[in-house]
Amino acid sequence: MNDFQRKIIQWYNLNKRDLPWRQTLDPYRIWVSEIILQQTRVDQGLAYYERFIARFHDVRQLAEADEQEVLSVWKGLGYYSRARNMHHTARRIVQEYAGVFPETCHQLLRLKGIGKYTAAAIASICSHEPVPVVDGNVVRVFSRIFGIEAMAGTTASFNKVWERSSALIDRDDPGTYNQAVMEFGALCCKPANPGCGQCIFRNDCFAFGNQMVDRLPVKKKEISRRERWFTYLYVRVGGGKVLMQQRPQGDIWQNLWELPLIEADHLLGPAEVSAHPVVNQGGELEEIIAVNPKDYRHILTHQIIHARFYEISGYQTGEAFEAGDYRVMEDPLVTGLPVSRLTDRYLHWRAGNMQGL
DNA sequence: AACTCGGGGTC
DNA sequence: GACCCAGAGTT
Repeated sequence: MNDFQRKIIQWYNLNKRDLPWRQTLDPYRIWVSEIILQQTRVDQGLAYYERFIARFHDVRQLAEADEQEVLSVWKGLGYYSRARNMHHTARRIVQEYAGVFPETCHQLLRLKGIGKYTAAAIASICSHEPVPVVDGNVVRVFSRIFGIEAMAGTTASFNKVWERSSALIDRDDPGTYNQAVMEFGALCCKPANPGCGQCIFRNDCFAFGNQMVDRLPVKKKEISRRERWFTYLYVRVGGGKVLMQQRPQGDIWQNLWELPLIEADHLLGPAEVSAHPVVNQGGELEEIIAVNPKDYRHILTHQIIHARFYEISGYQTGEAFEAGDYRVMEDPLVTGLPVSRLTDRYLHWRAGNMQGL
């Protein structure tokens, strides 16, 4: 056993957090946890993991559910393709693998939603395959300790970190080794204000020795964000129902539901909304009865969404909309329909402020 | 290799 | 406001 793995595993045994997916070696549960934790902090994913496992106990239950149910459990977590891919892969595992997860990293890699990181994580934890994981934590820890200066996120960086970790991995317990490096990155070797003072590698760390801790790993330039303007219409149809539509393919929030949307290069004023076809489609001009007082500013990785919500009074001929893209449905708050965080925020605000209307 | 896909915690 | 999180799929 080399010095690095001995020290990091000892540190891990003393400092690791008590997390539910560390109580099992069930590939299904490890898989669920790894997908949830993609680009997601442990604190944020924890409740979702508990809910997901409670609702879908095993891969067969997940395979038997419809996608809408899976998306509903995922609602608010973001990167919804993870949920769609999991559902797809669950069905494939049941049909092609008789419900038994593949064991090797190579086989796992062929499943939708499972990339290099997740394949290595599942294989090393569940099957003791000695393959290193390379995630944001591992890149940071290795870049600092060993002075890897390749820009984070590039294949050069990935390959150098992978080679280093591959040479140091504990071949008897690769799963614990991998989790130890990640946990160390999450708790000690943090992006900002790392705990170098009490770090077990402070005498060996390249970055610490060269005062480069704040410059490693080398970060890539900030991405630009596209601005978009969404004017949403809460159209009350009658009987407590409202018009809804499903998000299109190839855009954000694919397959989630939302209110009728007018996207333009600005947020629409009341006059523009009144003149809009959606508002007049019932045959006569309907009345705008409310607008949320403050426009929303919803920030995604590559987009800034400006949003405004109008509430429009009762059509009695909602059936007219069934022919188009719109559907007459119960308020999504009641039905648990999968909606974006933006829509969810508005609906909750409305429920708390519009009781009299 | 570059882009896109969410949402939120942290500094 | 910038950064970045137990990344993956598409182009």
